Amino acid sequence: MGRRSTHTPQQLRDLILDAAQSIIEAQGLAGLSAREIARRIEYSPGTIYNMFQNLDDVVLHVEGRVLDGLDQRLSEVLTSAGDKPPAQRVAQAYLAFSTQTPRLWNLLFEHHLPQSTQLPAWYQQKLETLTGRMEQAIAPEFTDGTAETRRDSARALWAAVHGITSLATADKLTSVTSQDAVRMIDDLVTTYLAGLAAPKH
Amino acid sequence: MGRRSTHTPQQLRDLILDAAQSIIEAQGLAGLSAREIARRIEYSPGTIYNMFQNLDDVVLHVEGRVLDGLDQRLSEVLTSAGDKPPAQRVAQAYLAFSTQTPRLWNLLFEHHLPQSTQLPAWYQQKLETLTGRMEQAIAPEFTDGTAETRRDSARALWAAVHGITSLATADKLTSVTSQDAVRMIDDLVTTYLAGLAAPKH
DNA sequence: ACCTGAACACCGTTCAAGT
DNA sequence: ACCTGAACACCGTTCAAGT
Repeated sequence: MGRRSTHTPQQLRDLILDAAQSIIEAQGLAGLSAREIARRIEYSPGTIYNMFQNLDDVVLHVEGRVLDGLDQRLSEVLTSAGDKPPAQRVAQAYLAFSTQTPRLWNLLFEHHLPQSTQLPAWYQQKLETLTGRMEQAIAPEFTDGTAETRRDSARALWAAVHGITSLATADKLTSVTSQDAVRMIDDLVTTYLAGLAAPKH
Repeated sequence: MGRRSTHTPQQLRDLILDAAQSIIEAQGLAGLSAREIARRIEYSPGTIYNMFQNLDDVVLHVEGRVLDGLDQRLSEVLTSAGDKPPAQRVAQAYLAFSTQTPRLWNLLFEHHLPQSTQLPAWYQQKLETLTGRMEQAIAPEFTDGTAETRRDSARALWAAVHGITSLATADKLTSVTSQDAVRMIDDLVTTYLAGLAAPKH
């Protein structure tokens, strides 16, 4: 057929990512295929390979959107007012994000690149921005210890919050409901902070 | 061709599961296919569908083996002597299992059944056995509160341990090494226990 | 009774050929 | 320059036909 000129390259990339994201939201990663994306945007499968390296590359870019969205939500929660401590607010926002878009959040952990292929630098950058935000929200709550000690504690705490979120979202542990998870995170953060403040630790 | 009689049905099932497990250990879930299993055991693809409902059913049975193996490891660690408290021992054993067989451990969380299909009862039973063991190992360390409160605390703590394990195993957060994870879990468990023991919480 | 393998409806990915 | 679509090498799954 030849050129269509109905879409700029950037529009076409966005069209592909929109379609991929919507398939994943509806059916999970297992439901995604390059041919299904092509059908939805009404281009041939080959076109996807003009815009992206391969299907993994498309998925990685959807993940990039998810990381950006999560980072934005966390930053909103941190700048807005609230009675609760920042560690609680950021932890609950992390859980809420995963509850609201479980398949997108899950994508970050269920998608694996083929062995020996590296994550692109832009992806690692987004990851660092996100984990840095979690740690910077939590670390100031700890008054004792060196900056490094406080960073370590912040990492441990947010990894722990991630664990509760992970089990709540995994369809294999339905015994943990999202309401349970809210309470569990509240307890965990409170108890952990109390433990740090306690003498002799 | 017709019958071979070289294997009993049970042997054939085990052969299929052995092959599936070894493919997953080497290449992850993405590397698994029914046809590759068939090639390895030198039967036709159709034979797999005589023994199992479909490929998801095969994977579920491999997961069953993983759950059994993990449960056994945890029970060994709990009955053997040790200076450290049971909560520490069981938490570190959980991490060690995931570090030693990352792809098998990961399988439990990356494999999803098609929407609206239920987990079989035998699988749910194994899950309950495992989570029950974690909770029963941890709960006795808490002296205060009702049995229910202690169960809740145990769940929160093991979910938190799971989170550190998850981030250490995920190839996307290489910043957390398994040595980091050992320390993080040690800190988390100690601090959480201190927090529970602290007044006013 | 047990196992096969052809058949069907899908994939990811490439690339010569069209406009 | 941009996009196609046929082609290749794979899949999961079924089931009539063979021994």
